[in-house]
Amino acid sequence: MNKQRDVSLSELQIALMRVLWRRGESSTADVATELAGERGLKHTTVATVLTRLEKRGVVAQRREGRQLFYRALVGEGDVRRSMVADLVGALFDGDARALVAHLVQESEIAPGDLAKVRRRLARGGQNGE
Amino acid sequence: MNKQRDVSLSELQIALMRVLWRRGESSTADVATELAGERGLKHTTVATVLTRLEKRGVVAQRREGRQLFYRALVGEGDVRRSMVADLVGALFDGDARALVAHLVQESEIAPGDLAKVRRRLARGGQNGE
DNA sequence: GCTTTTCTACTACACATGTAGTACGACGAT
DNA sequence: ATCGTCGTACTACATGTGTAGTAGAAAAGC
Repeated sequence: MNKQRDVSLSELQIALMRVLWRRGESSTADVATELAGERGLKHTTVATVLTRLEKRGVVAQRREGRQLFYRALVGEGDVRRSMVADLVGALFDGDARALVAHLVQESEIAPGDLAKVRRRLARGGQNGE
Repeated sequence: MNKQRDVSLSELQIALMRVLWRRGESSTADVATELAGERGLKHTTVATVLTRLEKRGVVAQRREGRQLFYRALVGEGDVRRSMVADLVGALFDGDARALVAHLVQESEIAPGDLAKVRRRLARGGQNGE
């Protein structure tokens, strides 16, 4: 496996990673362009964050001419696992069921969705709508 | 209601809050003592964190003699709501069902638990809005 | 070739957090 | 009264993060 312990990322970092997860290896400019729309980020900002992620070993960089291309070294699943576990540990006493109960109670999901999710997964359904 | 915006807390801050949620108003020493066991925190550290939480309006302090007593101003539910929403927003595209699917896939909960949770909630069922 | 645009590398800076140490005043013990 | 103790207020300092500006090299445009 390639589990590097605890991959907790900030919202912004996740946003950058999402671009990499979606488009695969991308240049700083690519990422910056994608995010320019939703967030008004200057592209030096994107470059900085990317550099830091590289330093942390979350992404790998490859140089091509004067440009840098980045590639995610951790999958979205890794981050989800890690962060969800942290949250459940800190706020739900490590009991994931309590989290589900919370979601239903807070109307984040309808009770019927639980059955739906279950059926979908039972059918070997992985992810990807 | 008393919904104050985003109440995102760090793991440590949550640990302190848990003490307040559990014991109600407590002195710095009380909180420090409770946490001394699990974490080796000096009690000035606890005092500092508590002060910062107060500054942020997450807890209220009351002075009694030279001692300070703290009381949580946000409930555990508020923090859960806020933080779960953040997580779902950042990592699951705002789709709570995806989070549930993740939990099941990662074996954080058994498929059968979904039904259990649902039944349990259906019974004592209360539902906001 | 000379100018303009692009990129990356550095530097900067404010704010949050984890983690204390220290100073000082109030308290309790003797 | 005195002295050690407790508790708070302040200060400190490293690290991570959000957000960029600037300098300097390289590539593209004319």
